Amino acid sequence: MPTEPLSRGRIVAAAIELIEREGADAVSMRRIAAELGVGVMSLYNHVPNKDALLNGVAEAVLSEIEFTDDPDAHWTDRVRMQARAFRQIAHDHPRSTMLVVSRQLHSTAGLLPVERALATLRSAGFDGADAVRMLRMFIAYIVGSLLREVGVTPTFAPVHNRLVKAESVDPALFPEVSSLAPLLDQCDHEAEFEFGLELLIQAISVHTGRREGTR
Amino acid sequence: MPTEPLSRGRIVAAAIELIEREGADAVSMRRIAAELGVGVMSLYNHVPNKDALLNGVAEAVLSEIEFTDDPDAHWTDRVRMQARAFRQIAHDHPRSTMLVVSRQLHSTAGLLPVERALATLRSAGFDGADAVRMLRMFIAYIVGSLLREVGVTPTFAPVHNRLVKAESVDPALFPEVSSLAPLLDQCDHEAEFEFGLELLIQAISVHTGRREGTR
DNA sequence: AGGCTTGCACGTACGCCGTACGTGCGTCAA
DNA sequence: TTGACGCACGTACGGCGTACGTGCAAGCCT
Repeated sequence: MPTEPLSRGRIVAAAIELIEREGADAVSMRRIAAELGVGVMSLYNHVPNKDALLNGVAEAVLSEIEFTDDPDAHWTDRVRMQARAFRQIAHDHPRSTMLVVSRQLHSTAGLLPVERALATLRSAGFDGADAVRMLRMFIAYIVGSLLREVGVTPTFAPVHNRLVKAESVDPALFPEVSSLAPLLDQCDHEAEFEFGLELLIQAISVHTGRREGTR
Repeated sequence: MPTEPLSRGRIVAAAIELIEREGADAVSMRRIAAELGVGVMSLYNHVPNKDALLNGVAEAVLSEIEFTDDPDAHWTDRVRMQARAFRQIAHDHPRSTMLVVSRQLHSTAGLLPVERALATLRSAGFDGADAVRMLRMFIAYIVGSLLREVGVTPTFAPVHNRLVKAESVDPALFPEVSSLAPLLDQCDHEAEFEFGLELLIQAISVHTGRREGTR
């Protein structure tokens, strides 16, 4: 059986598959090689080092997201769509999300979402400085939301049990946390995401509205 | 010279000092032991394992932040103050920030900021569900902002070569990124943080205003 | 055809890592 | 005095990233 030749693409794919199956901590060069049925050092013929490999993973995940941008739609809808497209990462590759978010890429895959967002904001009437500001604000919110969703951040609600168990919190010290424990323990990630997204979009709509109307 | 006896506190302090001096990647049990002039295994008399030690680091950093809360101030000011207090982490312990943010603690240090924030939001007139929603939104924004501020990569480069170098971006592929490169390359973190913070506060002020006035 | 370069898979080895386990010493209670 | 205990420490094991060398097959030049 002439196994398909090793390649950067196959290595990256194996890494992604491994991360999603066993978590980011399980990733090692030896593990990936074993997964592919090759020797460890063979990987280095296609990837300079582990760091570059992880960049490749981030890039691959990022380039999978589908931006269906309708240039004729209202700019607020375009922003909504782009934000949701980005959030898809948390669904499609939850355990790789941290990697994607914590590596800034200056490659095409990394720049494309930025380019689209800036274009949309400029089309909404923001000047360059404002567009950059808005973009940074959205990125901060989205990144923070994704990290909560995939469980990196103080999330108050992994799907099950126990971040804040009502009985484990002293009501005298933390009355609010204690009484709101049922609410803190559950989280509809999509609803939470949409809530903040709407809030931000409405807030910045007012800014353009002051100057030139909603469109 | 009777060196001060080893203790969990001294170990955690050494870890923090090491992280800030050489970055989170430099942290290893051997390195910390060397820093303290003790054998590696001595650490395990005071800390069960590395993970718990890192939790201790996060906890220590978190408990250093100063919440100067004035219960008589307008709730919007109290929210502002709490958000800024949290951002201080990025100033005081930039290279530990990722650690603090990526470990959820159910200890006092971790719950205190949550308790305060919830109390403030409730005092603003939000019901429990809304308070939790607002809190999650603020946390997402703040976490995202801090991660941008500290550079999200292990190596904390000063202020240079941040996102994009103008000459390395193809203007045909990325017209907006290219033309806005000067703006993307620099970032006044405090101003950016305040901008989004104001936007969020104003946005949620409207929500309470609809029901019961600004106060 | 014969020789040479090149590309790639692979094994070995080094210096790190976290930590399980055992040992020895100082102190303090009985 | 003796026993237990707390704590510093050494050794050792399995796993990590990767530098380096080796060998083999395919393609290129005369």
